[in-house]
Amino acid sequence: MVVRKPRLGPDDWTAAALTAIGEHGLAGVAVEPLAARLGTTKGSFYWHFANRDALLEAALSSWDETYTDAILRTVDAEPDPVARLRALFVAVTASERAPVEVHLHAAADHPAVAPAMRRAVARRTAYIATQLTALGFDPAEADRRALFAYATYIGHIQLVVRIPDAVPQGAALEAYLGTVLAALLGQPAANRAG
Amino acid sequence: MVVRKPRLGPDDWTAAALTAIGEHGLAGVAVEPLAARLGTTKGSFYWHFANRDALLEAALSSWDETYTDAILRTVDAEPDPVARLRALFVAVTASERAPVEVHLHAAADHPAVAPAMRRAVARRTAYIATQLTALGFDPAEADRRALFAYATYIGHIQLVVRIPDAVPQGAALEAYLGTVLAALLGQPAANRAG
DNA sequence: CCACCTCCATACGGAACCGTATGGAGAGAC
DNA sequence: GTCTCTCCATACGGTTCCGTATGGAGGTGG
Repeated sequence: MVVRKPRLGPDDWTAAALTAIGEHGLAGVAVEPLAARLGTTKGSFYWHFANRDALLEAALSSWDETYTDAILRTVDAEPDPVARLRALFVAVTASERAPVEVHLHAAADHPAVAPAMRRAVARRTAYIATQLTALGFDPAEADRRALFAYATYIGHIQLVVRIPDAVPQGAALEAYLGTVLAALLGQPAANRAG
Repeated sequence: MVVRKPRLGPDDWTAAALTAIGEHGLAGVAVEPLAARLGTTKGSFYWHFANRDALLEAALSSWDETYTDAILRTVDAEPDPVARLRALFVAVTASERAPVEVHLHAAADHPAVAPAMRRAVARRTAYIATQLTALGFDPAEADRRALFAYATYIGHIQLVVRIPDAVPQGAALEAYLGTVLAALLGQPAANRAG
């Protein structure tokens, strides 16, 4: 049994860093533990990166592309605004994106993370607002509801990651998302007696 | 000028710990920095507490009372369900509670914090659901909308703390909360052309 | 006034990291 | 084969924190 020792490039470290963020948050981006997991030593890391912050920057840049650009490109292929919003909801809730998103938001006080978060919020809410405007909401109301939707999204993934027991699953989750989407679109409530 | 050296009790450490959580999260609850801030040394701390975790437990217990019990007691004095929900919204958004809430949620993977978070979510969503049921929603829909409201709350304070630029202020914030509350109550949207 | 009890200061050892220095090991150029 | 450049291993010093040990200051009861 030969122990392979493939040489590593910066991308290997960046990917490992993103994985670590999903598992242990920013604190997981620690050089020595990452080296151990990659089966190498700090010597390798400090060859490819100046320091820990440089690795963080690289990981955040990769996050930008994967977690915002790619999703919005995919969703935008849907035919109409409601379909796009629904696809967006499904894409961002029913996935393993949540841990990375949650941990990064939780680290937005870090000077390297804050700008990435601001970029993401701006781009995402702008996209939602565009869809709502296309649906007939006036611009100010569209902005409000876009922020509303985004806050709900943030809270949702937060609960999914931190307190999974609080979030329904399966059919109940479907019903829940139905209620949420209808409310965001300004449709009146159905299941109400009084 | 006499430098007073008042002797400290456990409560002083607990209060300092909660303050530190609001400022730097769980990582802020570190014995030596807290000692420095209190103008004393670790010797004092390890007299009053067995270890760092014991301090955390004490701080969380204090949090339970201040950040859930007290608020719900106050709000429940309002005359009707809508007034109670509105008062709840105002109470939890327009305050300096946010940092502690956000940082604690961000630390819900810690074994001592997780139960406290579960307790808080359960109690708070149950209270909201009770109000919604009183307004005529059937129980399942009330639960869905209670979770919806709570997710929105979590996301909101998260944004307020992490990315304040994304949240409107003043009159715009009022309008925003109006939209949110109306949507949660299942009222149809007004500012819509199509 | 002295013995005791509560509280705190100081010093120490240990763990987990970051970052630096330095000496190679391996592979391609020629 | 040997030179060189890329990449990695090892060892070291520095920082920040946890937890322990121990002695002593200062008020309090007898």
